[in-house]
Amino acid sequence: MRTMTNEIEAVPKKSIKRLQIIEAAFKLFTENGFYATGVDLIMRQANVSKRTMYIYFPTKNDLIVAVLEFYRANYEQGLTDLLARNDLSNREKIIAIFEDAGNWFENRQFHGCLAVNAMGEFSGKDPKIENACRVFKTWELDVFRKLTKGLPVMYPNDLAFKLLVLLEGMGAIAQVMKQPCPIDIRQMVNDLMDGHCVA
Amino acid sequence: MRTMTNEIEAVPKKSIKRLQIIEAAFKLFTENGFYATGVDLIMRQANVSKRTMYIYFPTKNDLIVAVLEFYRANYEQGLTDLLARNDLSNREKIIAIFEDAGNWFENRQFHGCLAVNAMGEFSGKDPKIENACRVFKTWELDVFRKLTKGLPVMYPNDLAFKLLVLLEGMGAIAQVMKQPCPIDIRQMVNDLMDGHCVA
DNA sequence: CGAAAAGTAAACCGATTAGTTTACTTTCTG
DNA sequence: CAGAAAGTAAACTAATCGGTTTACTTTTCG
Repeated sequence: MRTMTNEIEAVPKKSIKRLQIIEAAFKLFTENGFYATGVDLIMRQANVSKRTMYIYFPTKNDLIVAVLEFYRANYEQGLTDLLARNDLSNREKIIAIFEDAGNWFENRQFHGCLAVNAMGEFSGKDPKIENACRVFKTWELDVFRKLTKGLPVMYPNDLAFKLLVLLEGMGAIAQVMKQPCPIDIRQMVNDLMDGHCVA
Repeated sequence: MRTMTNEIEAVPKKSIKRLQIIEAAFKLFTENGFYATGVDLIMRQANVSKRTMYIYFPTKNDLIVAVLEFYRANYEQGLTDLLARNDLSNREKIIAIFEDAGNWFENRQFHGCLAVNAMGEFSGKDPKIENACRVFKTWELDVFRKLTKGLPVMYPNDLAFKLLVLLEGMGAIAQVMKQPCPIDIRQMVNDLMDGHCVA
């Protein structure tokens, strides 16, 4: 029974352990995959007892859902500074998103989009995880939509979708090929936007 | 010791069992993922004893590598007819590849590119599997390269890479979103090619 | 203070995992 | 035919899996 306290901290240490678990799981899931990562390893890396783990996350799949939402919130966090800048046009912000992503993809530690990887392992098996993956991609699309809507273009939603396709494609290829992208991605993004500009 | 027989069948029943195993494994890996699919289930679905399985494939990962090559050969097989047609220009063949892929992606049974899924589960864990995934994507890129080279365009290799990015992006999004692609992909492919056409 | 809440460590559960081995049968072929 | 090759079915291993339980300790807070 949750006491409706009017204190500042309605969630005290509780969320510290919770966050430890999620962060450790996020790292392990990213590096080694979901099925391949056992809960014993997660709890060891998180410095948390198994019992505590199962209080916060009754099943491993519940933890996976939480990790996917953490992944999204993390991504959003990293974008807020960029999106808040008013010295950049929306077009420049879009370009910046792709350049950031490009740098991330070229990192040796890049293991692909966690939501895509999760879908590969749980598609048709766990609706909650499937939903979390869709939420992630929907949010990504929404970021582009908000940006393209402020652009002097026709069909901004279509343009946003094309940008998402481009981003996903780069990521998937980078994950498999593990070599620097041979094409000028900035040019490609600009071409896409130019193609939608009002004549 | 293989007898160099001049008979018609240099590979008798041997490869029949092998193919049964690969085909069953391919279906199961595609639908349920790699780690989540146990070897017992594979052998049951293939109507093959466990011992036979382990003669053809000493480890599960060996089987996965074989399945990935099967996946590639299958894809190639399905493309040969299209690529052999001489009533179609290379530009039309490229468009046709994307339309075929689009139809595949919209299928409810689509579970993403097997090579990308494999990379998500084995990246940094098994070099042989990683290599098989790269071979697949390299081959895909090569298909586009052969087609763009016969096109009146500048930098055909760059164009081929862009086409691959587009194809991967569509696949990844389709896998997660499971809804029809809202944009005109034919138009997008044409725009890409037009952007490379000699002026 | 003192009790509830939140934590730990470790034993334990049944099921499942990849992989091995044994004993027997079928099929091909010189 | 005879024997090698290729097959089956099933028992078995040792490890690991997700998840539960028990006994005990720490922390929080009215």
